[in-house]
Amino acid sequence: MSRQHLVREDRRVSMSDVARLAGVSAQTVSRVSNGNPGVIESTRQQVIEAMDELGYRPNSAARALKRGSFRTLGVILFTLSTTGNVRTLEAIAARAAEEDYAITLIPVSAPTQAGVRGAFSRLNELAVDAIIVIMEVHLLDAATVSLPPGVHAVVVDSDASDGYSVIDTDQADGAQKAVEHLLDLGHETVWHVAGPSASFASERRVNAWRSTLAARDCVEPPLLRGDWSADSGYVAGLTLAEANCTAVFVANDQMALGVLRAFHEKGIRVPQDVSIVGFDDIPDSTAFSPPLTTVHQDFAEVGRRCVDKVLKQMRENSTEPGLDLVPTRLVVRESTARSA
Amino acid sequence: MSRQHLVREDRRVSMSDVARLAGVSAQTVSRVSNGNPGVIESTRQQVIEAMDELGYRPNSAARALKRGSFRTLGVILFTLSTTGNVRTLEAIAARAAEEDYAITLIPVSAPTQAGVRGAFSRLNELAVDAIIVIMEVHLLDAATVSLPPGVHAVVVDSDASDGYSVIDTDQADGAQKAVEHLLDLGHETVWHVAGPSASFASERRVNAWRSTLAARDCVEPPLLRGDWSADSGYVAGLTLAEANCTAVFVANDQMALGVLRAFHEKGIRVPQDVSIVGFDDIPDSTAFSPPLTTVHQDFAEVGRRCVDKVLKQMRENSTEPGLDLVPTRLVVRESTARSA
DNA sequence: GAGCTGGATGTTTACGTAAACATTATTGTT
DNA sequence: AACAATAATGTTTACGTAAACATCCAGCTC
Repeated sequence: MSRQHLVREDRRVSMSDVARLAGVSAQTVSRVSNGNPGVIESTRQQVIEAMDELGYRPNSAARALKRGSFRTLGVILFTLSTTGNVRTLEAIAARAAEEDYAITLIPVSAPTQAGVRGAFSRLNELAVDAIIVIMEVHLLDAATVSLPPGVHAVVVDSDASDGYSVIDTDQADGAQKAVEHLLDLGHETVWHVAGPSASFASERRVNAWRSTLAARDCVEPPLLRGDWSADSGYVAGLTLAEANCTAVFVANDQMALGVLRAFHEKGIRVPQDVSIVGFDDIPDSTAFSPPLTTVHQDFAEVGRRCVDKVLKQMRENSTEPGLDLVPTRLVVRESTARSA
Repeated sequence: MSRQHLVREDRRVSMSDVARLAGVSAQTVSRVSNGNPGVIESTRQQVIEAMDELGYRPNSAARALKRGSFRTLGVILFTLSTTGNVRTLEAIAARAAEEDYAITLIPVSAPTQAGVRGAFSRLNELAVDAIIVIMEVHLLDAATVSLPPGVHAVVVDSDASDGYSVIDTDQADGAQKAVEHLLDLGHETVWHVAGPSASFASERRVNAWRSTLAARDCVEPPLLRGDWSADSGYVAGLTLAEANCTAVFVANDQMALGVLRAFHEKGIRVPQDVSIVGFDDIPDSTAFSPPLTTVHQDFAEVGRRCVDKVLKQMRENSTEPGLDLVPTRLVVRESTARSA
């Protein structure tokens, strides 16, 4: 088809090309292109035909320049290898699409100050109207990294102190539910396999675990740490297998999978010998052996709120610092049982 | 700070504002902004100061309009809930960042023709220079969905017939390795738990399983199907537990997790009674009980090639239809053993 | 049929940037 | 000291679109 050929010509087809072919003015093409009124049907058809013939595609740069907006949100994140980030991102993209906004991904190359700074500096180049930051570590240091002024932003999973809007799962509440569930089953105390100390989310869960134990006058066992990975959970599990432990709260489901493997290997039965509660409620957790009792995080809701909040700020040209917590829900499956 | 206040003013700060404050021309500001030579150090400093003072941020719409490129790639995909998509996307984003390109996500609302068409039509509005399509199902029907003419594209995981560049993991080769590994261990035949029939990847693996069995004159057991989820693997596993089966090739690791659960429940030992091979090599698979023998997919390589290929096409203004296969690797862990 | 109304269409302009070209200042050479 | 040659900076213009304003013409009122 010569259409293909036409299109590959040096310069892209513009409104005036279409206008010339259709025998109308560029403005009329613009009106048709935007579905504006004031164009008689026969003219409209002519223009549409000319558009098809030339393979016209509006130039979004020019549009954005004229309109002052890209209808695009930037999402800064560290990694797509954690369930939470992915699910949140997915929800953000879905909600944004509903509002007719696109999502631009701004990956942070490495979880270092330099990496973060790099991502933020790239922000200046990017065609985004506002940004959502999904941060898992203490690297959003206001001293070194600051958002370009005038850019509206919402931050997920960080401290509320930055002066930006913050949205997060209610980590503390979720952890408390997990620990209380185990204590209510009659366990004397609850061990904890935490995530890395660099993660805010991890630290919140640790604190809640501590205070919940304290509130019930339970002895606090030594804290174990992993890096969120199943393998690190396995290592922690080997330690737990040696310990005199009947109940464990693991800071995410993947590490819980590792703990389960360690227990299987050592002949420790779950939940008969030890009860385990995870965190996240990843889809696979129903297929663990046994299916995992876990704290469900509503990532979809987090994502939705991010988009809603940042769009609201844009529309009202306001900033709304403050923390917005999304509740969790304990999902009881087969990895927990009454203490023997 | 009054800086904040300044910035929130009605109109965004432009080059000429900076130029006025710094007492230079707009062009000089442009030079500083782009790091171009021909600006004396003292002038540069003045300009930078003025930029900071006003909170200047280059307008990327105007830039893109001038340069004729957004330095942005669009990625169309169905879902972020499969490991493969996420890992591929991550690799794409990383490679794109290296090339100084950003990634715009174009989620497909629903895996239907209408959903796909919606995503593709939104393409016109979007500020992207080229696109990468990550498709898992037979919905990229050229009759209903066609890429805007003049837009360079690369497709992951689809048929090579569309006239576009296609990149994919070598599914057939991977499946063959899995089946041969099991046969080499002395198993008489190999069962297969497939993914949904709507998936190209799934069908390729099924075909390779069939032909590998045929090549060795093995009886072909009935085909079982899941939907990629661990739960569906569990259901298939319950069937397998009843069958007279010593070796299973499961089309992805998540379903393999479900099969493992079913076997645990039924007291079937892996690998003593039944050997299992998965596909994907997700990080968690090392923490299954037992750690899973599986076919490693090099998603990172797929992502890299996508970006490289689409950028090459853009630069050369060419189309290169054809299929580009990324090899797989069998990772032997503890879920497979010699037939009893 | 003159004057008016309003819908259809055309013309002008500005959005913010950067390439191309033009001008001015500075330095080195004879 | 006159003059290139070069470096630093300024001016003009175009990118493609859409708002604002201008024009034209058909159909209507009186």
